[in-house]
Amino acid sequence: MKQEDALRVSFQAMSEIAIIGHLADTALAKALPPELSVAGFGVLNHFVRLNIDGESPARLARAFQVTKGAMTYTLQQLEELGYITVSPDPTDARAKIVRITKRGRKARDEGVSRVDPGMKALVGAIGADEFARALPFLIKLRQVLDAARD
Amino acid sequence: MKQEDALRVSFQAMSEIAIIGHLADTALAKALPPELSVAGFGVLNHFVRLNIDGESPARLARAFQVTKGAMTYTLQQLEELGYITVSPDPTDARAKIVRITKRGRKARDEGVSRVDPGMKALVGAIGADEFARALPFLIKLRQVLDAARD
DNA sequence: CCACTCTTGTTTAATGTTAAACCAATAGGT
DNA sequence: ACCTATTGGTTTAACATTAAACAAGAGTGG
Repeated sequence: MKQEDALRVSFQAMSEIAIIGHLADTALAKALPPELSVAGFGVLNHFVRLNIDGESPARLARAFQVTKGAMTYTLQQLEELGYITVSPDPTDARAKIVRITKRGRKARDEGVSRVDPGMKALVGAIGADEFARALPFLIKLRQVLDAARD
Repeated sequence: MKQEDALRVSFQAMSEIAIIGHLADTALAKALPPELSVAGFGVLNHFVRLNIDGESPARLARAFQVTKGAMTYTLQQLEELGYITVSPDPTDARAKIVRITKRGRKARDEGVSRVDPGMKALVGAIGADEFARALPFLIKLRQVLDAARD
């Protein structure tokens, strides 16, 4: 493959990925109850999937690749909804510890159950093997981009 | 593959795609000159790549999967910068025709030249063949999501 | 111990997006 | 010809995000 073509194809692939990300985000936002943002759902899901019971806002911000300010905003919403608690970190007076509540777990499960049908339809239309085959490429791509970001 | 695994793998793939889209967007925004937004660059690029000389705002909005309001905003920026012209459509009094200007072409070329090094580095790190192999999957995925969106 | 430097979290203003309401014009059916 | 529905574009308010400045605490090398 000529370099020109390589660039063109790669550029198109990146464009498709950007569009897919956009469409998936929109679909997810529509599937979730209106009071729960995509970012908020992501945080709740993070706690459940990784079975974490306490995490600092700073670590969450890094995990989700958003600024600390954005995480402050998201956590304030979640706390108002009673889905998380935020308490001071006894070992570091600057820091806080975020924990998911029972209600937060319930909201997360409810969110998952709302997203599930769409996800199943998607897997049905595309084929699970296709997703599985693409996954290593996607992981590698994400890692390279992540490492390149200064 | 059990359905449970299929869902998990597919969900992870979608997550990776969302993150990649986010990282690519951020990197692109940083590479472009500050007065040119990612959305604005996308519009300029659209005209050049597809060799179009006139397109309505509504068609552009659909092509980029954004609302008409968002496209109005982007086009206003581009017009202020002198990168496009917007004129009434003689065949439809509701519509307008957007055209790229010489300065717009120059700004687009400048943008491409700023993005190119990063893109080349990415293709170098991942391999053009990997992008090419993933592209059909990505296109299909985008099409399915696009069709599913009501 | 002390002066830097780094880290944590919040706040503010600005940006770019959506959803919804709106107006004007077109298209289609009867 | 006329309703009616659809399409094109703008405007507004609300939202989620960034960047930048800030304050307070922690870590570190003299």
